[in-house]
Amino acid sequence: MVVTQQLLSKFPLLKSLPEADLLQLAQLSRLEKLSRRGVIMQAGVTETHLCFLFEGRLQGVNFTIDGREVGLYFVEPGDFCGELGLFDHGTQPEFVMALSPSVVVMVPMESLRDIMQRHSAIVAALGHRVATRVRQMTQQRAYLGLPNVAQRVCCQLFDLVPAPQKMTGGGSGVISNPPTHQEIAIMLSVSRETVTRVFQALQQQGVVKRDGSSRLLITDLARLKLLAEGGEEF
Amino acid sequence: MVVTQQLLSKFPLLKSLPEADLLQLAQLSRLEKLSRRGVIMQAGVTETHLCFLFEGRLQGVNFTIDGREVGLYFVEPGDFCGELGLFDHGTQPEFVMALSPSVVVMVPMESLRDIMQRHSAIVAALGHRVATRVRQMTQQRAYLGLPNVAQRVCCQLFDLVPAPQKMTGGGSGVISNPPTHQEIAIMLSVSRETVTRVFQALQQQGVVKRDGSSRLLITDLARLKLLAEGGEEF
DNA sequence: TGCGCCAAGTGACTGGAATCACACTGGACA
DNA sequence: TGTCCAGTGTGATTCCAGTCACTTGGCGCA
Repeated sequence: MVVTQQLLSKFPLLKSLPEADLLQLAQLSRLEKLSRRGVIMQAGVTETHLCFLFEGRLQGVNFTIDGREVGLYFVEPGDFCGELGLFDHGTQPEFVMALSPSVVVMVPMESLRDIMQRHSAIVAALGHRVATRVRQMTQQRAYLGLPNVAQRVCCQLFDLVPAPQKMTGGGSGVISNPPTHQEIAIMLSVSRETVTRVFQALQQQGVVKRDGSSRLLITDLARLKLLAEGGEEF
Repeated sequence: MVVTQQLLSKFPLLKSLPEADLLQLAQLSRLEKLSRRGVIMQAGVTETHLCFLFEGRLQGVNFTIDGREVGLYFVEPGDFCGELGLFDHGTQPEFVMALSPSVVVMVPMESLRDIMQRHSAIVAALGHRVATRVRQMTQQRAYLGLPNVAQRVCCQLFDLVPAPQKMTGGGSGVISNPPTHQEIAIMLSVSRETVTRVFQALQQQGVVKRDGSSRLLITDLARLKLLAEGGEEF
């Protein structure tokens, strides 16, 4: 599959690059299609390419020693993953797999390192990116410290509400293409059944409402926040 | 308190810098003494200094919404913390506090950013550092996914054994200045009592042995590893 | 030497989440 | 339109780790 420089320039990280660089990168990159559950990054491996998501949705996952799946983060179109090796040639700490059929662009790290030397803006953007990731992981770690699992689920749910809707509010919000109960469960290390039960309770209380399978309405954002903060129990 | 360039050059991150830069940094830096439990970095705040640990020991900690302490990582002498803001002027995600009376050198980020522009080696070292941190957090996250808390404690314990001793082995190892049960407990989100009980079991089975309060002997590394991997139960 | 403090050790009790084993539902697809 | 399958919903049971309420131990310091 041929990758064009126009395609690459769609990605925020790369759009500031001069055409010549983009062209060269494009020639060295390849397009890949992933089916559901397809693995694009292997944990413990020195990956050679950065993975830009064009279409679909990815999730960073890991496995415990006893084989349980651990959910780490989602990757949305326009974003990328597998960047850690860029900094130190080290190994990829987690797997990245497709939650739905996806299209990704694989760009060789070697060329990107070369570009990093000449464009400090790229280095800065990557630094920003990894710093953000550390903040997210720290936040997520705090959720795992909550002994009340219902509260954990509410925290995660509140996290998933698009930031602008949390601000301006109006008291409600929408999560489009919400994760499945199972996907939420592994992010919080709780059982899938527990997530289902919490959602049932939230629906009964009129806090959330399902709208088909591709939209989840948060009908009472304030209440959800209260529950997430532990200011109220079911 | 006066900071000398000799002092700064003791830190691996800075030792490659030319004298002139070191001197300038030294003049802008300040020494600080921390008593036990003293806080040197605040979560949610845009910190203005990088914190180099000269003496003592620090721990990155966070708090859940319901006020529980969450342990994230340790900082040993020669190492530093609070580097995230260097990348993006963002906020510090976690608190850093002294586990024992400590001496730290606070170096202004503004000057370090200036130096980063001129010395790409520093940028590379910082990148390496934060990449390592993400790997550690990912690992730690996997431990939290283990439903068997005894196994969790064994994983953490095995982690604390100095790397060289794990390799060459001889089957035994030493952890000097081991964390208290409480400190281990908050890293794994288990109760302090549970950690104590696991340690009791490990001692009875001759896997570990206390040597005063400043040394913990691992008398059967292979067994500990087995327990950590879940290949054997108590 | 004794006091005070913090870490560690220990038993009893209990609540709550995992697990298991199902039934149900809705969308994709032949 | 029927089939299939992933996702969801739900009850019964079990058991494990948290919590509470102590005691014990060890170290520093007046």
